[in-house]
Amino acid sequence: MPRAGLTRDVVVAQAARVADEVGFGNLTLAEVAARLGVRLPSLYKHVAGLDALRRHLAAAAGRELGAALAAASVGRSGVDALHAMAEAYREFATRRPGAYASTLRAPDPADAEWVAVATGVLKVVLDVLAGFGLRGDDAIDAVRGLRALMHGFVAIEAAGGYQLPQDIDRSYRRLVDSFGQSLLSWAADSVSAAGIK
Amino acid sequence: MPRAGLTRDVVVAQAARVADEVGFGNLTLAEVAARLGVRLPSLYKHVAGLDALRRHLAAAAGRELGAALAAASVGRSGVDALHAMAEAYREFATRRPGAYASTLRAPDPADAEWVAVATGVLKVVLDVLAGFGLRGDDAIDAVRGLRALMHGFVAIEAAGGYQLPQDIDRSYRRLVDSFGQSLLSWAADSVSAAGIK
DNA sequence: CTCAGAAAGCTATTGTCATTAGCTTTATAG
DNA sequence: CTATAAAGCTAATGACAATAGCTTTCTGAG
Repeated sequence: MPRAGLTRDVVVAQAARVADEVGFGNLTLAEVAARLGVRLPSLYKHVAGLDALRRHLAAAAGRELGAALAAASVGRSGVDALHAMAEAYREFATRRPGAYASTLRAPDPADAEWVAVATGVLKVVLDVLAGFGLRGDDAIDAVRGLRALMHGFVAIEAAGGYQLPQDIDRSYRRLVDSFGQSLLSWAADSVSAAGIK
Repeated sequence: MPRAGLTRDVVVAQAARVADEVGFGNLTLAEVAARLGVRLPSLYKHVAGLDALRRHLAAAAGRELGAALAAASVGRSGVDALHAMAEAYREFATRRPGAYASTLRAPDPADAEWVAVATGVLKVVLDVLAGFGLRGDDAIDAVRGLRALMHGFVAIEAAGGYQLPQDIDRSYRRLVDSFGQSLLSWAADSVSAAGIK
């Protein structure tokens, strides 16, 4: 009985592939074990169970997502950076549906690894939005709105919700653009309000 | 052994309660049967299995959602109707998390009941957006964007994604308002473009 | 080079759940 | 009153997750 040479990372990476193929909700230890050429209980030497595997997958996927967003927006700013990041976000969600879905689970504040990853992703988004000159509540609302728009769009798209024949890429770009225009006007209002003071 | 007096509707209604309590993803026939005081296989006299139960739940929840949106927006128009509908949407998702989650599954084009429900909900939204005078691609983009914004927001909220202490209600209202302003400007552009022709 | 112990992987077992088959009892139509 | 369809049941099967405890492999200290 030769060793399979598993590590936690190998198991999580295989889980990501399974999730991408069959959906995050249909991820099973049985399928992961089968693909690794190993019996199901052997996985418990590397992960504490199905739920733990899901959490590790979420962390790994979050890191990937953050890296993709950062790579897309580096060297750009303002509306340009916003579009690049939004495009990378949707591309990741489309290309890695299982990994993407894993990132949506309620973050456990006790899980330090996950908190670090989530903070990292948030930072990338905040950096992009910083170029719009938003402060305080404006910045918070902008992050919340951008995440809602991007996630909502890709989630509905993944669920097969956009049935009409109109070009989906075009709709997405336009919505992101419109959101960017809103941010510009928020920033302008904020400046003029400060000036009035 | 007295009869339990089940019907499909009773089973689906109980399933909705279970889903709201434990989450749509954790809905089981076993729990539904237990609450109805019946053995698990008995449910098969009324629904064809877990997957069929999920579909029936989706249809019932979709009807409820459509009715809630229609009730909220009746007698209003424009930005006013938009706010009322968005508020009702989020209220439904918050109050009935399991039922709401069930509506997101990909609609099976072969399921006539489901298609009818989905069409009904879409009609309500289109009616609200009609007040903005949008046509063609503008109208399509508006529906897609509104659904993305509302769903994305409530999904992230439900997943515990909005950790910061800032008022979430306020953020939501502001984002909806901002989206409404975008729609107004789309309509204005469209009118002026038509005028230029 | 050797061997002790930690780590990896295994078999066996239990428990939950979905599903199907086929039985019994209840209700009801005629 | 009775034939029958429907409601609910028990029993059995199969997929998974999880735990216990065994065996084998690797590694590193002497």
